[in-house]
Amino acid sequence: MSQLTIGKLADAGGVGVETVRYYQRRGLLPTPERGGGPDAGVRRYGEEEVRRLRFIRSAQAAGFTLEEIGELLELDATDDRARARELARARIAALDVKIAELMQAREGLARLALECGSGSAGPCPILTAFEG
Amino acid sequence: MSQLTIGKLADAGGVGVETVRYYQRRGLLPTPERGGGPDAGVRRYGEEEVRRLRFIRSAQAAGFTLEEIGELLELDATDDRARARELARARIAALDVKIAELMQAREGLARLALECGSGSAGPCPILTAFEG
DNA sequence: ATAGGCTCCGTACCATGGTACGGAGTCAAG
DNA sequence: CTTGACTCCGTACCATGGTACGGAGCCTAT
Repeated sequence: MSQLTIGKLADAGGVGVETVRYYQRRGLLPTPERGGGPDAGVRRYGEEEVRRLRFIRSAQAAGFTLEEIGELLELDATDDRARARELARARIAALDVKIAELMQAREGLARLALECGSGSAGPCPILTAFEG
Repeated sequence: MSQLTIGKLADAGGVGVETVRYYQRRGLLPTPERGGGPDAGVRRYGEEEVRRLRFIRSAQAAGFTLEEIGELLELDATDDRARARELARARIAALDVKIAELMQAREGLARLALECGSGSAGPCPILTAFEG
């Protein structure tokens, strides 16, 4: 199970090899020691790394920066619950704002699409799409 | 009314002067001619520019890139309703995806904040916060 | 008439999150 | 025993959306 090459790890996480290496440089993923056996020179990865990689992608989708994600991974290691909760709460608040903003933008666009309909009268209100 | 300097225009739009100049370079805002009178050398702006600037900010919040916003402003000038509707619809679809994603992320974080509560048992599930 | 504050302009720099390049080594199959 | 696919590594480059810098000129109030 613990026998993935960097390419397979990247595939498992849905990213490119270069991205994995970038995350390693940023300290978000470990760069395991190369074994001393016949395949010296090639690093191997396991489930743990796949989990971390997927976590990075999800946390990114949640709006965390790579730097914050680095902190979260640290917290996971040190089990600093208070700080973890703090970060989670802050991000939830930011998400709530962002979600509201996007929903409002959606309304503006829906109005635009509607009033710009081929059959409707008046000018296409592009510039005023987001007013109100 | 048509007597704003670039600094006032920037204030009205909630951005910095450099940002306005950047938008001008990108072709999103016009760079008016300087009058030939006593204040030759200083450009003046009016309501139209304020509206455009505010539109840019709103469209950005809706997830349009500056390049797309440039196209929208073009469309507003040429009154190309079909294309405008197309862009609006595409962005609405993207917004729906994004909103769903953010709401899912929010749930993961809420779970994290809850299960990481000081009083709860078990390990703080940071790495698995986004699973499911 | 002079100091502070704004404008104009080009060019350079920044952060974020990657992506590409080139040379070298290794490994497995044909 | 060579070909092709993959790895390793450093360094350079990219897109996006700005932000900063520095030397001008001009406007206004003191």
